[in-house]
Amino acid sequence: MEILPERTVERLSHYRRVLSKLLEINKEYIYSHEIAKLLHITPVQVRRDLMLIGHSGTLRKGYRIRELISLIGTIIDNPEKYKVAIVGFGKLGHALLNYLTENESNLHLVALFDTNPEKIGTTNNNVICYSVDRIPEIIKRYKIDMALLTLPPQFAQLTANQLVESGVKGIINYTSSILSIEGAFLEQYDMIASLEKVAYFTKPEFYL
Amino acid sequence: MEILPERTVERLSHYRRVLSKLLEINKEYIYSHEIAKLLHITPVQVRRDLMLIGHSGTLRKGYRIRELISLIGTIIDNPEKYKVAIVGFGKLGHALLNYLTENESNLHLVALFDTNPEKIGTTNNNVICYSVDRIPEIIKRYKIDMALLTLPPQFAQLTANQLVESGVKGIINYTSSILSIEGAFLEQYDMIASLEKVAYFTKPEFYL
DNA sequence: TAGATTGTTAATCGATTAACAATC
DNA sequence: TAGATTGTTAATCGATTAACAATC
Repeated sequence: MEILPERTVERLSHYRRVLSKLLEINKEYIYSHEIAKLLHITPVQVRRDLMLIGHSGTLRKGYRIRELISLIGTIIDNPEKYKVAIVGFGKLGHALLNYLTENESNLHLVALFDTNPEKIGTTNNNVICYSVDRIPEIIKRYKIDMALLTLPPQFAQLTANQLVESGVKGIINYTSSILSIEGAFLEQYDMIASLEKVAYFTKPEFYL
Repeated sequence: MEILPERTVERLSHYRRVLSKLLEINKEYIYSHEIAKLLHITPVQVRRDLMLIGHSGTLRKGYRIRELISLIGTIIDNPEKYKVAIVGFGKLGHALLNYLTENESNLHLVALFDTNPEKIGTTNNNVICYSVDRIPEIIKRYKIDMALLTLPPQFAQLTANQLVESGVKGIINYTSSILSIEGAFLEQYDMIASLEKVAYFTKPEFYL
């Protein structure tokens, strides 16, 4: 299959989540405009996304929910679960831990890392917190695929380099430090920029 | 001034942050390619962004850092500080509180809201945590502009409605619930979708 | 049948990048 | 002067939306 647009992948994740809820209440088929309404997007966009992943609906009946969920799974999931580590077990790291353990997903949280001796060695939601010194060892031993960076920004680049050298293939950088990465997919999420952006568009002169 | 593209606004936030650091070490002028290198973007993009905000550099000398920082401020900041509330004082809410108090910015955190009686009435980094029952009252009293939603997803839509009715003009929704908002700027940040997206692009068949 | 719906191509929109003129 | 840099327009790219054919 061709590589999908980033936005389509994000929406597939959304589709799966809302469809799973509908399956629980025994809905079997759904129209593109129903999905669109749930996500506040257009029906065309839904149909186009489904076209891209090669899913066919039934005219006048819509899409079979169970089938669609399982197709999305074969496309965005790995045959094996992705193994994930959280580097920096502060408040944000803890929030991510909760997200990952509360939400059923194809991601398997395998390790936490921190520098604080009081945290190192503890078990949190069944996941052990290791010293950051052991990053290369643990990443290689458990073949960890993805890392979430929630550590102080000044250590972000160095740690990212270590992670990639040890075999990590995807990184989400939640620190305010801007990283340069070779050989892995990088997603930056900058909370401050996001806050300042919303503040800008909140200005009174932009009200419609 | 014309309304700026979203991406430009985000980058302006980045420019300001890195330039402020350079000012501290007494750098006076900077070239577009230097800024570009720091942010891993192209020099053209930098120049175009600066063109959009009407900033002029000096040929062969570059841009005056102090001037540029202050111009960015007049564009993305408000004359008065934006007043911000965090709704849902869990781990993520706490992480955001730390971000906002550690980073000097034009955002002024005014209130926290939660349902937990043990949290209500406490003061955290000088900010009081109120009961969510008091949202309309407190939002109006302090004229809060922006709200960050970090509460359980099932309450997100209802709370967002209350916030907008009480005068909030910008919302960042960190819950996995997809919201529909009228009369305010809305930014969704869906951690699960973000994780699943990175997982998808982490797949071995996409390595270059 | 008429109306509703899927599936797909073409047009549009927003953002980035290429090209290049101006000039110190 | 030649080379480096800014500033700006035009071209390109990626994503969304419009238009519409197919068909139940």
